[in-house]
Amino acid sequence: MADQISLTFPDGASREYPAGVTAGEVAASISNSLAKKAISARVDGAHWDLAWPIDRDGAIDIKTMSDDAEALELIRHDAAHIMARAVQELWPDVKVTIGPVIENGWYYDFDRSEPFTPEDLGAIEKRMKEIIAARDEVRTEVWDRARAISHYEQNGEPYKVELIEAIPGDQPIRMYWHGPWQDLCRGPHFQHTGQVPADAFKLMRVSGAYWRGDSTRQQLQRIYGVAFRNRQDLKDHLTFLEEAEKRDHRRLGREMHLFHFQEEAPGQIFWHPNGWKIYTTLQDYMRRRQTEGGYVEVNTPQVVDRKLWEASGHWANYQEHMFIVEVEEEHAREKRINALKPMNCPCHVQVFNQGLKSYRDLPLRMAEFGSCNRYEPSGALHGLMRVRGFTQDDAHIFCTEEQIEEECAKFIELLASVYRDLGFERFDIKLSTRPEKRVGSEESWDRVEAALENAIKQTGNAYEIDPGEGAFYGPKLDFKLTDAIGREWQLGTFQVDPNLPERLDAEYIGQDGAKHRPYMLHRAILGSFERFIGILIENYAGRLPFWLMPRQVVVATIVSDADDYAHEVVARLRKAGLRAEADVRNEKINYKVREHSVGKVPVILAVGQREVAEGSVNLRRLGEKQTQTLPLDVAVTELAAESVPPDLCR
RNA sequence: GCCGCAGUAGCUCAGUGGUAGAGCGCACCCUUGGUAAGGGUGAGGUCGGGAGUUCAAUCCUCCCCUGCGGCACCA
Repeated sequence: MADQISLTFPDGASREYPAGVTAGEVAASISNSLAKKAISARVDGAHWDLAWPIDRDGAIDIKTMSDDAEALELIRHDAAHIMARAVQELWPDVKVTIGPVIENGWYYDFDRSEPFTPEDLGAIEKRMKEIIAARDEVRTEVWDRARAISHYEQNGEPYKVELIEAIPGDQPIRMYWHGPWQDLCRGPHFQHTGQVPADAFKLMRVSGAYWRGDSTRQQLQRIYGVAFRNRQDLKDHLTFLEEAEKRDHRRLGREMHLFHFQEEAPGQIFWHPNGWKIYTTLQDYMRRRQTEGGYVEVNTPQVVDRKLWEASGHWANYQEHMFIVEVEEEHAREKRINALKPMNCPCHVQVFNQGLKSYRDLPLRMAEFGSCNRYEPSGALHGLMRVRGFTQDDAHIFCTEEQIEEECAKFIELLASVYRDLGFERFDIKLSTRPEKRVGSEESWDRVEAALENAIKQTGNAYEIDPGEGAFYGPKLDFKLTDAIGREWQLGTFQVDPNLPERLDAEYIGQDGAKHRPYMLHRAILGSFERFIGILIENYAGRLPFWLMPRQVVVATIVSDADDYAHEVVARLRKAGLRAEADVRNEKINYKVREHSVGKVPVILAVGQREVAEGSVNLRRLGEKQTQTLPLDVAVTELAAESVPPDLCR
């Protein structure tokens, strides 16, 4: 090792230092003020503790509290350690495990026989604030592996022993102290506990979590916290959470009378008239788009004999997720075991298999709004987002290997256009390639993966590759979209499958007169109508695009003398294809406006004596204070034009 | 499925070992009011289900169901 090293600063200047100089010493060599402000450094891009020595030439960039990424990383990471220390000081028998930084905060997993209560969280928070106020020094040492293991064995911390054993041999075992409290940690950290803002963190919740994410292992207790640089950022975050809660589709679904759930059918939706209107409008739209895209629509059975599921492989691999249906023995005239279909693909192959298919029939794009039932684990159920009964906008394209690329490109174009129509401009594509356990030749994987990749390039979309994440039989694309508040949802999918046609013996007669196996492309754009509607509701906070709104117009009377006219207006609107209702209740216009505004009705037409007399309506749009009086004919024409679905006004 | 928490009127929630209350909503009456809550009266509950403790359970205990927050799952 050289005695002197050369460090380059962000401005391009470089200076010589003795090898082993710490990042903190480098900061001090520049200026007193930088030494005071410094919290960490980037050394050749790696986040570097001020206390760590540098023994090679490289680029160094000293970081301060005004550097977002580094400051938040340290705040959250140190908060995690301070919390773990607080917990062990309050309950010395608790065993510590891991505590990483996550989005907006951190968590730390503990092994403790008693559950943490909300009061415990308060006590922990209080203790954390004391630790922060104490401004205890943070220091670090690199330990010998054997010493670290024996240390934790003696201290009764088996999880730490396991962690150390999992650290690759070429990596140092680093210990950190926050005051008297010690933890295994790769760092970096602050210089003292007082650098964590005491008024900008909050313990959020406690929940269960498995050690190492493995459901066969010990269940631990996880405490989640959020932390920011200052009190205002924390407040903003908490406000954001409240806002997100206001657009929770379960809440809006109730408020807008869209659907409900009840005990007798967990994970299954009771759609109300308003919600079902959204559903059918969306379905009509998808049907038009797919017909336009050259799909044919089919419909296949819900209840299917286990023989088909055995043939498809679902009975062996998916049975725990299937609803098994048997007829009571005393009524049954035949001995059969059926299952509700969890997927449509095997049924679609049955349709394909009827009659001899020619290569001229390919590609055959077979769509179904297929109702599926899956016995999802109880803990997975979540409003419309995760249900046990749902309908996919499913389709299977039967084609030759040569046709995959074009079909894939066409699919991406269709999907992008649908997402745009529904108000989502941005989506990301992930290409999952061959996994370790797979079937099929390397050559065919090469060709099919290339086909998907070329198809994406053709469409000009960006994508990323997720190596090894494909299905055992073929690669796939996943499409994720980002909603109005930045959350990501995985919706669309495109999977290449030579396996199921093989299992279910699908074939076509090729140009050569011989039988061939088609490929089957599984694809969906929305995923399921249920989930997609949930996402739409949250994305728009209930204010869906006009053409999707279940109640588009309410005609509200100001005086009861206008009741007849209101009904006439509603009739005119309905005739023009609009979804309109009259509100002739004995209430003041203020009351009606408020109620329908809260109910997110996009347009309120107020009618009173004046409107009756002149055959007009007074139009008010949701969220606007201004109203506008215009002739009934004009209003009807205008609103009718607005309610045309996007694909029909191109 | 696992850990924790919860379940009282349609909704949001208060409450007590002696079979229940508010606000909103709903019904009826008065009011005919011009753009985000006019007034009055009234109806409405096996306090999630089952067992146990008790003279007595909505309240305490146990089991189950459902929901919520995570975890695991989403071939």
